[in-house]
Amino acid sequence: MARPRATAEFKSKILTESFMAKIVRIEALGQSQEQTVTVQGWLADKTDKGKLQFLRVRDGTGVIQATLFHKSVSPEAFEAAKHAPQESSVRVTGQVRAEPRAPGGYELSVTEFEIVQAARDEYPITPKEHGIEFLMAHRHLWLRSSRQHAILRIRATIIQATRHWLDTNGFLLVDTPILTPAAVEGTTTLFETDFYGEPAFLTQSGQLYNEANAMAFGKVYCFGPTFRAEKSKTRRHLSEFWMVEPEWAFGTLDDYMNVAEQMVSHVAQTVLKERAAELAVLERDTTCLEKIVAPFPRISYDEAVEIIRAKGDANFKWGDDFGAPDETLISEQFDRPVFVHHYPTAMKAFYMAPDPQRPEVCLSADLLAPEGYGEVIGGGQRSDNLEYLEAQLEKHHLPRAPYEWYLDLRKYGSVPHCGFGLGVERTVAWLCKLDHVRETISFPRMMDKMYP
RNA sequence: UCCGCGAUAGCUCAAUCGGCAGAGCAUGCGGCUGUUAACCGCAGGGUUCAAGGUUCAAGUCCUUGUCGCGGAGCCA
Repeated sequence: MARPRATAEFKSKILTESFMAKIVRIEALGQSQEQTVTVQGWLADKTDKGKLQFLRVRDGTGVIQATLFHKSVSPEAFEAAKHAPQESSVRVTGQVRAEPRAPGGYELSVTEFEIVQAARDEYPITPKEHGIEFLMAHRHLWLRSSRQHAILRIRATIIQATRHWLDTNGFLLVDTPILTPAAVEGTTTLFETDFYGEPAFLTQSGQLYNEANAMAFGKVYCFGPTFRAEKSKTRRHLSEFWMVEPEWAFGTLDDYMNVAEQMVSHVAQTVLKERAAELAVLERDTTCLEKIVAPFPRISYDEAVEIIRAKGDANFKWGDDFGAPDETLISEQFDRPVFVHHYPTAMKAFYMAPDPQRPEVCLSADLLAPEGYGEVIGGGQRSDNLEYLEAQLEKHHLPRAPYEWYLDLRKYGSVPHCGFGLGVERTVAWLCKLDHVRETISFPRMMDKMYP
């Protein structure tokens, strides 16, 4: 018994000395200069110079160039590195040195190299160009690339900044259900599912439940996934996307626009400040982002129609919805996001409050992002009038029974209230200036696309 | 759902008028002590999306289908 035990202890000591240097994440390597540390990650890329190899190791927090000199590591380790395929998982130990020739400014002079797993097949995604179809089919691997890292880090910051702003401005997070008994707005296509034998639908908005929560808590927001079964194949549509929806009691159309522009400004400025490196990876022109500061210009639907008639479609009919080119045209008139308010009542959801002075338009507003990104926010003041909503349900051919609870909110202390929904993916696409929202979420769900 | 374009090596693409299936990258082997999407040499790699048709001959022309991309509508 004594001998094997001693052997185990001996092995353990060797491991401690040779492989178990302090494990450091790449983003923190600058604080370990001249120290010997271990980095755990994946072999992103490699350049073989004969008796010198450059390994670029990625650990999720960054990429570090590791140099292996033939004389500095064991012959076995050197040979193993030479034959390690791309994306093999590795553990490298070496001294951290400032090195101007290395990308990132730091380099690891390797003394120990260990392969956790040698990649078993040729890694499909090479440093060269690929088509979008191929990349989407390999989305699970594409996420390892620097561009996707930058986008998803910015997404995380956008979400964090949004929630932080709401949390510190009196809004309470009260999430709303994802399984719902009926269409919230009754217009768009919903994904149907089976709820104990009864039809149920994946939510397309937390809107109506938000109103109940606002009457209970004053200022609330929900943050969650939203589902639309529309057969839309465009650069701005996903079947599953995330939306943040603030809603508050005693709020008006103007209050909504004030809150939304403050929130969006905070988010944009936070990204600018905290994600400069990621914006640089994406080659984002940040002067456009610097301009995203409240107040935002506000124009009425009527004025927007005038712009379209003057600079685009001269025959644009009052009452029509804006198409993508129309939205682009309107947003091009301004260097920051623009609110378009007082849309025709007939165009908007049944619960929007009509303008008392002019009932053919309602107290709604959309926020159009610049650079052609279109509508990133939709919202407005909700009707607080029981009789009006009853009439609206009828007009929109919606059954009353599923909305009884919603009508109750107008019976027990009804107050003016407002809210809005911000599309997370569109906001990410805009702030990152991406061609398509499919890159703004780790695994996009699009029409007829569920793999991976 | 509608309109347009496309599908050839693992990837990105080429192939003239219908006449021998090609390149770069990737991969494998060899060389190189400062590479940055390295470089040099050698090698392997194809059901040309599917089914049918025209033809002496089809990657190429015709028909149908499948899938993808771009745009529109609808929306955040």
